[in-house]
Amino acid sequence: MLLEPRKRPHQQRSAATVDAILEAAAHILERKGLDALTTNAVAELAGVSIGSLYQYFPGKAAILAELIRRERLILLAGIERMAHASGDSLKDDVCLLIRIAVAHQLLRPGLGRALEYVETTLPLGPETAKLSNEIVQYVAALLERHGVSEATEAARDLVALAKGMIDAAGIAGESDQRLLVGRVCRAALGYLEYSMPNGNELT
Amino acid sequence: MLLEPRKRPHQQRSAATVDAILEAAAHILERKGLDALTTNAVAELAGVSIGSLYQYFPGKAAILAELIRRERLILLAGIERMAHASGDSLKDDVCLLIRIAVAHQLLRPGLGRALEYVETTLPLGPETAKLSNEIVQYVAALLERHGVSEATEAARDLVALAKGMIDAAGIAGESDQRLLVGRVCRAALGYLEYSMPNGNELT
DNA sequence: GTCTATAAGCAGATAGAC
DNA sequence: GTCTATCTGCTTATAGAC
Repeated sequence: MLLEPRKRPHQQRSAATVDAILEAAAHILERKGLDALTTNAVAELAGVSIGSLYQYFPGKAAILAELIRRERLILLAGIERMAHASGDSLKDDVCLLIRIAVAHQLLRPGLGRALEYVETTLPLGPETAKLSNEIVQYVAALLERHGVSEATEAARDLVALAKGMIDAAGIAGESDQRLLVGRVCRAALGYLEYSMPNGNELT
Repeated sequence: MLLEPRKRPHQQRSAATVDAILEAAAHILERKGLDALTTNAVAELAGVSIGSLYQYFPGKAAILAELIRRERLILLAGIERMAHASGDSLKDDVCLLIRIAVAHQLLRPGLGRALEYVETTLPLGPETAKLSNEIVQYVAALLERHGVSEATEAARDLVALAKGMIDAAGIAGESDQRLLVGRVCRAALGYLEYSMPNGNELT
């Protein structure tokens, strides 16, 4: 199975074509799900011929892999932009992260869920796996900075529970981000506080 | 799209055939994912001809729908069996629920995840939707009995966060149920406690 | 009731013209 | 670089024999 794009789009026109293909794939995934994601459908919606599509991607799997890569990069970029705003309150930092994650995932909830499932069945390249891990690592580093013990495990758990709650909200069609962020923060902070020795309050 | 089984298996032999088909489908979903789930593959693994398969199910979607229905019923049965053991400590009750959910989902983690995704793209019958809701309702009733406010919302959140954490554990290949249960309980109880007025400890 | 054989259609992928 | 045309193989689904 080929997962890499055939050519990295260094030229302007090519980049536009690749973008159109990926956007079309995302659009289909979002509204009709994995079943409907065929190379023909993608090419047609993208306004390019099937032949051109295969110029850039060796197959359907490669399109999905690149989509995953890009989504991860977007989220990671958001998180890293946050790094500068990182304060000295664990509570604020965690909630800021959650706000970013919620905003990201709720933009296109169906897309996120489909990609998450695909990710578990696709043998992803090491680069993409590293990308996903980087998010957890980032959270772990933040937790550690605030003196949370077992930071890596806690980071994995926080990411997982947030993902679960945000996905559920997406499925239910919740639109109020503020309420959702509040509830996810409650779960995350509750998790963190619950493990702490009594009297050791969050700052 | 036809979602209902063609005939409800009232006879013994028929029931065995239906079971074989569903078990084969589950097996394929678990190890190879949605893509590999074709009617031919299912029929072959089940040891019945493709013709027979279509005697019982009008299509692939119907097999998936029935699989979802059965999985839900199993989990619900586990939960209801628990009802009798329900004590007067919210903490114990919640953790018992989590123990049941973890045991259920970790039996066949890949199956659960695949079905969860399918569930969001398949136009399920009202009966199955009701089944999923019943689980949340059950948790909500339990929370309410213990005086938790906004019980329905809390139940939805707890189910969602548990699902997220358990799924992640399944993907990561975690095998120690006890550790996982502990962490999910921590998140759930943390969520519940975090909302309570200070000094109002869990019992 | 179950099987074999097969029809019909579609998906993935490529070759070759422009 | 992009398109059209096309091929191969697979999937769904049915018809009809036993």
